[in-house]
Amino acid sequence: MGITERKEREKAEMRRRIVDAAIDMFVAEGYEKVSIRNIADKIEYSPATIYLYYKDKDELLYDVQAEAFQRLADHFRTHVVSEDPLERLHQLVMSYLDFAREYEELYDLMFIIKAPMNTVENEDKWDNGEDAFGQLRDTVGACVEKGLIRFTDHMIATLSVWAFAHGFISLNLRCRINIAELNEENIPIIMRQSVQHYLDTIKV
Amino acid sequence: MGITERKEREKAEMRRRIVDAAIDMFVAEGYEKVSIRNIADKIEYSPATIYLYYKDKDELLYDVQAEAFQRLADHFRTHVVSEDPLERLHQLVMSYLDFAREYEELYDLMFIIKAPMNTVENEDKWDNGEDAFGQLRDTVGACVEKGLIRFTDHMIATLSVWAFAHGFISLNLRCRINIAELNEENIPIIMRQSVQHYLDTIKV
DNA sequence: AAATATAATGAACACTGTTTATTAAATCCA
DNA sequence: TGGATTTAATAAACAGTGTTCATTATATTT
Repeated sequence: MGITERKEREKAEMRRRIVDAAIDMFVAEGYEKVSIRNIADKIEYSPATIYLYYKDKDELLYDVQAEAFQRLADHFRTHVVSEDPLERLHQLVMSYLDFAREYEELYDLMFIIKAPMNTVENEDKWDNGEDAFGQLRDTVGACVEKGLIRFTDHMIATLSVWAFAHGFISLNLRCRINIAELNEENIPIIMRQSVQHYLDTIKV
Repeated sequence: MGITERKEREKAEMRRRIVDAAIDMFVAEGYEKVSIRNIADKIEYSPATIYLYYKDKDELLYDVQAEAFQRLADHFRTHVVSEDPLERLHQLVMSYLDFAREYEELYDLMFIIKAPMNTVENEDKWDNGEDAFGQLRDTVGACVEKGLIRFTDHMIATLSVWAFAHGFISLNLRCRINIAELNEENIPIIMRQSVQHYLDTIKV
């Protein structure tokens, strides 16, 4: 009975088509401009059809987010290559900044906007970020373990590094850093200097 | 000719009424649930009337934001009272965390959501945050000046402290810190510990 | 080939921000 | 004071949103 298998495959293909269209539009035009109708237009189906494959927009965004987190994890795997833990940490944080700058709209979806993370309530809730976060945790963990940075608690160390980078990125993405009377060209420089300074400061 | 003056006063009063209604609804129900129609309902006017006093929703949100920033500045003035620069810095950062927790939706409007800061393009663009930011800058500045923290550049120091706190707050507000397999009760504790650790780390 | 199950859709609902033509009220001027 | 004029408020509409549902078209099964 290969029909049910084929149907399942077709269903998966359709979901892929929807997610691909959605993520393309996100990267190109940003969260605000992506509507169900736009996506439906792009894949040449009626808006109602999307609701045969996703129960609502949040469920779709959840898949888009999963894809985005996978790309971040891949980004890390490509750029975090050193054997030295401190060097690895440096590469990881800097490639995090790079990712945020290259894919602003994905970063937005992953870490800033409200939907869908706080609405989706299934058991494997955080599988999305697990991979990328795991790499951060392992890298920071190695530094703590070997006494290379001024932390004793793994979680505090990991969250601190993440929060520091995210704080700069999100204040910048939302144009709040400008409150400090900085012009736009200076911001990336100041950001890198600040992150560099932070990494220097936490070194033993 | 007191009529034009009275008219101006009435216009200002109407704007106040609109902003007050809006900010009340923000605090109570959050950004998502506040629509022009809701505000109009609350002040018992037609939606179209609001457009006689604000050219669009962004312009209204800008005023709401200004009010929110003023409240943060007042919050600082109340809680940042020590003469010792390091103690002041501690009080400021901790009261920032408090403010974010007590007025989540205001914090959202001020630092996280997209509108209206990146759309409003008038000259006195950042007057909104100037007061609160000024207090942060002065406090951090005093610490740098007296060689109490491991920074030489004032701006880097100020932005670093801010970004660190904001990073934790916003990751928490958007439920991203949960990626680290933490349950909700632990997060405020971990946040305070991390911030405390950070302030300890930057001390000379 | 007819009956049944599945897939896709057009049209509608309730909402959003915003604009415009119309009505009501206040002010001005003779 | 009474009529003309300016100002204020609104109802209704437009184009957009997410979402649902009855209806139609297409596969699959018998």
